[in-house]
Amino acid sequence: MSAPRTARARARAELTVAIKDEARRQLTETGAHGLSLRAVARELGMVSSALYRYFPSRDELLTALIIDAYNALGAAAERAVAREIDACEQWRRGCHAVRDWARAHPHEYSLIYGSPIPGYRAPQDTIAPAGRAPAALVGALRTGWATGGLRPPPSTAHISDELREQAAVLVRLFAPEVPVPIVLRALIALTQLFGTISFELNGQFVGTVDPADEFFGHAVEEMMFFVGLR
Amino acid sequence: MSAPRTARARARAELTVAIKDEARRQLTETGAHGLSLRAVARELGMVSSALYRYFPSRDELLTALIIDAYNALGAAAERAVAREIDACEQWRRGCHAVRDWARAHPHEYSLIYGSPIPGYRAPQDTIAPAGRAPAALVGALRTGWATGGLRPPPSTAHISDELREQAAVLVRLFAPEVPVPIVLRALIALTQLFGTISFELNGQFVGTVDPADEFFGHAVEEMMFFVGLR
DNA sequence: TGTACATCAGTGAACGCGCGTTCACTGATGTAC
DNA sequence: TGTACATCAGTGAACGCGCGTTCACTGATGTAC
Repeated sequence: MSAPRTARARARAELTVAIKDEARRQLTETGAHGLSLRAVARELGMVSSALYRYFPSRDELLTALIIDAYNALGAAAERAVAREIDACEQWRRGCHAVRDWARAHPHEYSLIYGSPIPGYRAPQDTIAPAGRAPAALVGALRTGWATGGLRPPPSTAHISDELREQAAVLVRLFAPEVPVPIVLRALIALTQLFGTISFELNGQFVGTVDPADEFFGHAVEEMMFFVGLR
Repeated sequence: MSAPRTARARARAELTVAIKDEARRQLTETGAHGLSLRAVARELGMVSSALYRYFPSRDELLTALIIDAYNALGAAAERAVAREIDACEQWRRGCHAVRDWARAHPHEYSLIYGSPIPGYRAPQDTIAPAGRAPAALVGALRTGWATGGLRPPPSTAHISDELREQAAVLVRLFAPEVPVPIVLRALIALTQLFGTISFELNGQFVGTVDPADEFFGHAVEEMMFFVGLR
């Protein structure tokens, strides 16, 4: 992201952003599958073939949008967590930040957490950005463990050797000090978090807990308790 | 579903099924958005316009597939629950049945729980079938409450008036005897269940708890505890 | 500072494709007398 | 039981559409001497 040296480089950087912005705008109308290079070009007053100077194919444009979305969500979560010192407050604000971002950018959210786009294969570059939001929340666990605000659950279902190994890898990467059972509960809480948000955005709550604000807040509190925060 | 009286009616019923079967088959290749009437007709050796004798539009075909999927998933869950008498066992087998069905029919699963199809608006007829699987699991709660196998959680996060009202509607419909806090915890467990399955099918676990069998089983046990079963 | 050349953004036409839906039609199946 | 008519499944051509990608090109911007 160094400053472009020439006018040409500056124009290129600006147009790259403009293309992604317009593509994002169109996601809200057509969904990921319907994203069309021609439509993006049309809207920008260019000829469709000109886009190929910026993205070698439609898939590469999609990849760029996906990476941007993961990063934007990750940054939102990180900001929310960084703003607090108390572990509970970090987790709580982090969860709400994820939901807020998802509601503000529903189509970008479903780009990354919705059903896979047929024929599209996510490249390796998406992996690191994809980990940011979960890592930010797990950061709250570390805070809690360090400050004593995180208590291990009184009892836990049996953990098989295979699961223990899988969890150990995660622990090593994201929360070296925290015991495996807690990290597993956090992973359960994370799937609950993303599950609720997906249900809400996909309209699965219509007729039940819709609007979902109260339910979401309640679920966060209950799962915090479940994880051992507080 | 009464027996068709004439050869023509029989042929019609059979072809309707054949069209849906072929459409389902194609879902696995193209996803919901890519489902094409022309391709379905082609594969069945018909001309594309002939399909309009069976489904007035592409959307109606999609709706039929969605309803079938909800019903198949619901039936699988109901069967699993009905096979057991113990409430814990009912819940456990029910959860596993939902996952098993999802893994056996991933594209039908993402048809009903994936991102909404742009431009498609689900009609009212999908609502009742959509409730079957959740209702089957909630049935386990009722069993537990009736037999004493379900204990209210020792403490629960605060429940706002609005949330209590929303939950009360659900309670009235699905589990009239069970206290609101437990039903809310069950709803949290359900979002966790579907969240995990979606993560698994969408490849979100790759690099963490993949394969997800052990994690899934563990999450079910932990959430059973959370709900108060056992 | 001025010039010659290389780089690169954007054009416009074209290729080849598939889609949903409509419509007038043929011919087989079903129904009523 | 046989016949006349109505119903309906399936045909084939057509309409009008949008898509991703390639390619030879023009003309502006940048670079090296």
